[in-house]
Order: sequence, then structure tokens, then C-alpha cells
Amino acid sequence: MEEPKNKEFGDLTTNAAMVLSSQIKKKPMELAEEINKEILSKWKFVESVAIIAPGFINFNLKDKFIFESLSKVFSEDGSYGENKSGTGKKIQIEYVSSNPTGNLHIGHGRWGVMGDVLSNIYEKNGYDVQREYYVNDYGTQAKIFAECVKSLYLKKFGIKISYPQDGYPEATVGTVVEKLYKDYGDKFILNRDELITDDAAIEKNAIDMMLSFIKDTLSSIGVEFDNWFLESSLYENNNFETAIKFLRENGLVYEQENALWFKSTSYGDDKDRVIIRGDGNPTYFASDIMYLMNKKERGFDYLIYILGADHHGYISRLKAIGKSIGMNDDAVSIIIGQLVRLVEGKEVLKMSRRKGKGMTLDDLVKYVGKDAVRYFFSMNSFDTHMDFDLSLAKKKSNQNPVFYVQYAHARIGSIIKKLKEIELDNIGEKEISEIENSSADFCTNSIGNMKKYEFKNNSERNLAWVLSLFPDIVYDACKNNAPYFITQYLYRLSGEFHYFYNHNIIISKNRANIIRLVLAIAAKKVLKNGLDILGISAPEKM
RNA sequence: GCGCCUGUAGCUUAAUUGGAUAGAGCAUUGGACUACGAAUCCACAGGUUGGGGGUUCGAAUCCCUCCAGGCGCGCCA
Repeated sequence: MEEPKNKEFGDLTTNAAMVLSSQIKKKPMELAEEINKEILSKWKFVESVAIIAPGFINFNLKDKFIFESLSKVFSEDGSYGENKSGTGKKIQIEYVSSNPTGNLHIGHGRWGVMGDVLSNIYEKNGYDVQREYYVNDYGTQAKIFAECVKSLYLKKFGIKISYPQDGYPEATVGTVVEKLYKDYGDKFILNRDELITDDAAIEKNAIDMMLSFIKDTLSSIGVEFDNWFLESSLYENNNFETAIKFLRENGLVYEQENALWFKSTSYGDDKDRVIIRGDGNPTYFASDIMYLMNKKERGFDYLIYILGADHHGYISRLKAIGKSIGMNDDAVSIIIGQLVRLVEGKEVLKMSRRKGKGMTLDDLVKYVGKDAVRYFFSMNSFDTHMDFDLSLAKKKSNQNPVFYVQYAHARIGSIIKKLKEIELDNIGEKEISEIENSSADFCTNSIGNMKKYEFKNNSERNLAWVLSLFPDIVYDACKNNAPYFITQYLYRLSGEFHYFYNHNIIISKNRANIIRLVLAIAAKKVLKNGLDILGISAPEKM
């Protein structure tokens, strides 16, 4: 059962008769008649049914039913839209996980927002959600970063050593060095004459510093994690040895040309992967295995990885690890988000993180603000290769959809404000305070009093109808891992409200139309709940 | 070469996973404020869903093929 594309076909439609006809071996039209007689005609809230060739069943719901469904908006208030489908299930969502060797770029902003919103959605569906950031603080890249930092750090004291050839951009490293210099002075130089430095401390502090920059950036767009998981922690104690022993005992590895290989092809990967190199060092993939084993031990029912398209080669190997250690296939899902392309008008801007060029996430946030960043990054499916048009973002206000939604919310805020300014015959101070304090009494009583209510026009009815859909949207967004369902819904709701507002007078002279006022207040609540999921502010005035 | 993702109006995109006349926004054009906020609303226009085949009652969606773009295919991380 679903909403028809075309509103003329009714409130709801189903193609069940056509889908089932081949299985039951009856003609779709006959089956549709039977479904109508046996089921629909017995439902109290159905107003009318129409059966249309080749077998669609369309029906309308009673106004009273739609209107009364709004009472849930008030009784549930901030939790309207939630459901309990995921109660008792633990899920972990890992996203961003950018190496702590440079600033976040715009793509990371997309994963950050998408991951955060998706986490919110799972929470609204009753799941116990953990948001995790995996920090690659172990291995070659961290070492190279540390060497870069060391080089610039020593330069501060007039000591010259060479800068690593494939090093990170000096501009990025420089910001870390400035902070280290300021906070620690010459603490990392143990003996200047013999040039003895505390390299371990430099590495650790440099990574920590970079990580704190990353945290600040993410915080600025409201992306917070429950857990920052250090790759290096995988190698503490005897974890590594224990893991390798486990793999050997279970026949998941073999030796060849002095290296240790993981039999990932046996589990669907397209090639086997090296875990321990010829020189005895573990590869990045060894960490992946231990990390997934660690996640499994922590007892999650579901794991979601959100990865950029440049990591899509990971799908089969991560799935392979999961299978090899006995996890269900559907317990590990990997969402691949397509990359963000920066566009300035018609010009495509080339991004190069390694060269330190291009716009960082920080720059973007400063440019367009948190709400716009979150809105833009949550309005598309993971699959769209989105273009972020800077010249559009620069314009900042006029054609920005986030304002459209926020404006709807603010407009209703000003209606409520208006109630106080005018003296009304049918609404007193008691009612106003109930409305203002978000007490449901006024609205639920009003709904209760309207036993036989029929909508005066389609704009009233459509608004109520869309409001009643919100819980389904929250559910579907979860089932489809689709944050943009929420964004799209809010845009639709806002449009419905603006239309409603322009075609109906809520307050005239000294009377308020109670039904319409209730509708507007309900819309405000649902807008607020939806914007909360997106992490976008819901202003009272703009 | 192999693999993953994508191609829809001038631009950015949607289509409830195979349903009905492919919906929106921006831009363009015309209209609506001495009534609750005009950051809004209304109207008009814009399409051979990259091309071509196929599957069936029915295809933007599934299959094949070609074209175009993004990304990936290390004892790098």
C-alpha cells in the first residue's frame, strides 16, 4: 500500500491484486473486487474505493480519520514520528574516519552529516546507536606526518633537517606545529647538541592535535561521535598475536613468499590479501580484520560503514572478513557515498587534499553556515554524485531551500505571537499559554470537539494528510538508509503549509479559526521534529 | 583491460524499489501584499529518462550492447 503518484487517484493505492494475480491464478480485476469486498469494505476509516484497470485499488480515507490522527502529534509531541521497530537492537555506524594527517575536505562533511542524520534516524526507530570514528594513528602515514611535523618544529629552533619528499602540505602541518610550539615550547628536544628528540611524543601529540582540529570542525556542523576508536589500540597487549593465532587456527591464512596471506577469495573477495608483509610489518588490512573482530566482540547486531566512493573496493573485502569470522551477511552493511564535486558556476574545481589545495570543510562552513551545510548534504541520496556549487552557496539566502523550510516554521511562530497581540473572542489567556507551553490540552481538546469535522478545502486536508505521514517517513528512511527522505519530506510539508497559509485565513478580526490554528501548530511541531533529525535549527523568527 | 557508481527539463535533482499523465526547486515569462511575515503564493513554458535492442498487461527502474563521466583495482594507508 502506498501513496499514489497522482493525488487524483485517492489517498492510498495498492497494486496487490496485480502482484498476487500470477501466484493465485486469478484475473487482477476479479482479485481486486475480492480484496475490496473482503477487506476494504470492512475498514471503518475508508470513505470510498475505486477499482481501476488493470487492477489498481484506490481509496480515500474519511476526513474525520485524518483529522483525528493529528491528536498523536500533540500527545506524542517531541517523540511524534518515532517507532519501536529497532528496540533492543544495537547498531554501530562508523563514518568520516579521515586520517588525522590533514584537514577535512568537503566530502568528509557529506559523510559526517549523512552519518549523523542516519544515526538520528536509527535512534528514532528505537535502535541503540553508537557513532564511531576510526582513527588511523598507526602505521606509515602517521609516521610520515610525524616526520613532517618534526621537520617544521625543529625549524622553529633554527635546526634544519630535510622535509619528507612525499610529505604532507606544509601549510597544514604548519598549523599543527604552531600549536605544538605554543603549547609545549622546546619540550620535545631532549638534547639540542646531539639532536636527540622525543619522536614518539612528537608523533602522539601531532596526531592528537590534528585530531582535535578535526573534532572542532565536525562540532561546528553538529557532528559528534560517541567513540573515537584508535587503530593503535588494536596493537596493544597481545591483540595482534592473538588475532593471527585465531586466523591460523581456523585455516583462514597461508604463507607465501615470506608473507602471510588472508584467504579472502574463499569468502567472495576477488583476490587474497596480505596481512603481514615480508618485512614482518602488518598491513592496513590486518587492522581491518582486527577492527571488525573487535566490533563483533562489542556485541552489535548491525554494523554500518559509510565510505566514500574512493573506498568502494572495500566492500568485498570487508564482507569477506565478516563472513570468515562468522557474521551474518546482512549484519554488516557498507554504504558507499559518491564523491562531492566542487563547482564554481560552470567551472569544476580540482581538489587535491595531498597538495593542500581546494576548499576545506572549515572554509565551507564559514561560507554558508551550519544549517545550509547540513541541509545540502542531507538532501540527496548516497548514490548521487553531487555538485556543490560555490557561487550558489555564496548567494547565501535567496534561493536556498533551507530557508524555505525554516521560514515555514518561523511563520507559524509569528502566528502564535500574533495571538497574544490581538484580543480574541474565542481564545483566552489560558489557551494561549497552553499553546505556548507546548501543552497539548488546547489542541487535543479542539480535535476532540470536532466530532464531525469535514475539511473546508483541499489545502486543509492535504496539510493534515502530510502531517499524518511523518511516522511512515521516519520508518522508511531507516529501512532504506535514506536520510534524504526526511529532507524531502520537510520540503514537501513546508510547501503544503505555505500553500495552506496563503489560501486560508487563520486569524481574522477578533476570531481565530480553531481548526486551522490546530493544523498550523501541528505543522510547527512536525517541522521541528524533522529539523531535529537533520540537526538544523528551527527558528521562531528569521 | 576488469570491477563499482552514475547519466532524467538550460542547471541541481525526485520518482515510495516494476505501476497510472516522469514530479519539484533554481533560472526564464506573466500575475498576487491598506488581512495572520511576499525568504511566500498562483499561472505559463520547458522531457524520445545518453543511444539502440530485449523481457511483460506495464520499464527511468530488470537483462544485453554501445556511448559519456566519476572512482577503484599494491607485500600504500
